[in-house]
Amino acid sequence: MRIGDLAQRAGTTTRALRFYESQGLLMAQRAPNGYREYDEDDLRLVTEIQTLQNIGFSLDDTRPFVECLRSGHESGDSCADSIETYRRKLAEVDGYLDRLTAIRAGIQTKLDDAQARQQGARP
Amino acid sequence: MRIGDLAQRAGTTTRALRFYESQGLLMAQRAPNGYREYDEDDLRLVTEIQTLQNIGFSLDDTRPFVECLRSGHESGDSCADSIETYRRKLAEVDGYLDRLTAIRAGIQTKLDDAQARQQGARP
DNA sequence: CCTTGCCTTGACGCTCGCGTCAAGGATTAC
DNA sequence: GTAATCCTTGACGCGAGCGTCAAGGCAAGG
Repeated sequence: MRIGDLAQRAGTTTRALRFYESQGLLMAQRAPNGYREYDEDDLRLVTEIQTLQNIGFSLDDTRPFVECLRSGHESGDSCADSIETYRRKLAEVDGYLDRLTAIRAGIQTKLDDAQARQQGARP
Repeated sequence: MRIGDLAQRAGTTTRALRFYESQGLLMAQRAPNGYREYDEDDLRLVTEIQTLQNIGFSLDDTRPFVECLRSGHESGDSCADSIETYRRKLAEVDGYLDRLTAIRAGIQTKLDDAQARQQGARP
């Protein structure tokens, strides 16, 4: 299939697919006229990228999964690098959660203080 | 004091201060030679901006606090707009927390699944 | 007078993941 | 034949918050 078809089937745009290619994530066969040609494996690859993007992975983070798929594995996370990326991301997310929790507490405290002052100032 | 002094005392850079000015957050008097001149109130203003930035507020979010200070209030969160911004930010942070928690669970599940497959594949 | 170190404005660079023209070639539908 | 719809590469835009030159003015020390 051609790039427009793949984009439609994957629910994305041709621009995104070309961008993935520029990042070395997606390689296409070329037809004699220069058009990119994709197969079902490429669709699975794009789907994998999208799934990971949706859970906050950067494009670069999806690389191990994509290479895992390309090396013949049945799923993108059947390789050590992918597992390692999962772990790294988990730790990253935990860090964000800690920071956000602390920030939430800080804002809440500031809000409470400000309201207490407002109350105290009122006669 | 001049911009370099203010930057040093606030622990930031002259570039940041000029940027705040370009965003309408910080106004400076001008000396006859064109140099910016700041006073202690400006330092407090910059400090307020930094405090809010540290808890994830965008520069734009700090605007109500800055204007509250400039309108003569003793603290930046003594105005209704600031309180409202606190609330908005709290809700925003809660949204991030929800999303992150869901994402964390998703990654954990994927990791568990992948490891289970790895185990199952091993004889 | 010369150097050093402050200050001025202006403008481009950076990250990320594409969106959005632009200019042109290929294919398909009528 | 020709209009509409694909495809190609290339290049700029965006948003946030500055960093980093560039080119020059002003002030102070020796």
